[in-house]
Amino acid sequence: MEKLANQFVKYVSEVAGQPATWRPRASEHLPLYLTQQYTQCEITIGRRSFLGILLADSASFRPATFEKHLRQIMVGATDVEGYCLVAEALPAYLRQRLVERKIPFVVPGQQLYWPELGLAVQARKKKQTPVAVAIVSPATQAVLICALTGGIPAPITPKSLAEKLGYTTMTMTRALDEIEANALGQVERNGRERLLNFPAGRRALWPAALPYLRNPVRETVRIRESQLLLKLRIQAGETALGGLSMLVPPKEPVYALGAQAWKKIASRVEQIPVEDTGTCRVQLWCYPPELFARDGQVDCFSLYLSLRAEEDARVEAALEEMMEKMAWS
DNA sequence: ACCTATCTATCCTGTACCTT
DNA sequence: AAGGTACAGGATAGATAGGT
Repeated sequence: MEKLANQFVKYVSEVAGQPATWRPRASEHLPLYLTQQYTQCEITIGRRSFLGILLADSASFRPATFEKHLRQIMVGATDVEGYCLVAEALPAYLRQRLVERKIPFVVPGQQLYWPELGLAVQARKKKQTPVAVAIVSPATQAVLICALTGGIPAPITPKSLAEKLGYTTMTMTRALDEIEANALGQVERNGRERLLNFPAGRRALWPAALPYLRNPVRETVRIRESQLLLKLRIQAGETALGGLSMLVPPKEPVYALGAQAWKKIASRVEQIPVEDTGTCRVQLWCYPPELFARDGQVDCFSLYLSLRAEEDARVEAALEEMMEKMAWS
């Protein structure tokens, strides 16, 4: 708190061109849930005094909730002419919402928005520090699956990745950020170019990436098989596993479809509630399965991810059998 | 020309509030 | 209480613009 106070005084004095001060302030008249979330202080800028509201935890912060709390806090603050929210850090979308709601706030060193003072500044350039994520985005997962299936034998730029996988370079830039932040690959700079490669090889990538990968299946729908064009029938789920192991495939075939392909046909096909003769199940994937499909079947890494939560012992055994036999061929 | 910070569009989900 | 609806917030990725 001391540190934030010092940063605040320094930053606001600089930006406002007037001396700013900061003093702690008691807040015992407030209910516990408010004192836990916010710390109050007295701020003076030049001759004007304000109530400073320090945010304890920016992760759970919601502008709309804050406005509700604010009304309660301001009841006991008749001696100041206004208030200002102070936070150590706030994500861009929250700062944007605060501006929309005209809530004055200061993130020392980064941004100050304070209409009452006639001030609004934002740091020109922010050093971007890629943050490690728990689960990588679908686009990043597509890049990793591409690498696992041998599609990235040499260092590659975001641009050529975008061409290869059908995403924008922007999305591939973010994918490289995530891969770098989670140490799943090597990202090197060669002049202006940013190059991604996997020096440890794809066999080492699989166990490293596994904790960060998601089930590619977003949703499963049932339609008449005849309504799915032959070229869209990429076998997935237990149907694909049946073809790659000793598992007996289900009677009702399972296919995988990307979001775009589904969008094209969704309005024309009828969804069937229960299994019937001539029906099939279609998994709607969060990345296009056709990018990595071979011989009309989804890639075995995505297949593994789509079935790893399966409790059935036969499926589990078949998955292991498939990974041993197929993955690196 | 290429990379990336920021803005924007779109879709999805959870929640509060309303109706039945 | 159950179900419906509207809205805010969150996730994802495309578009734009500015920097090197």
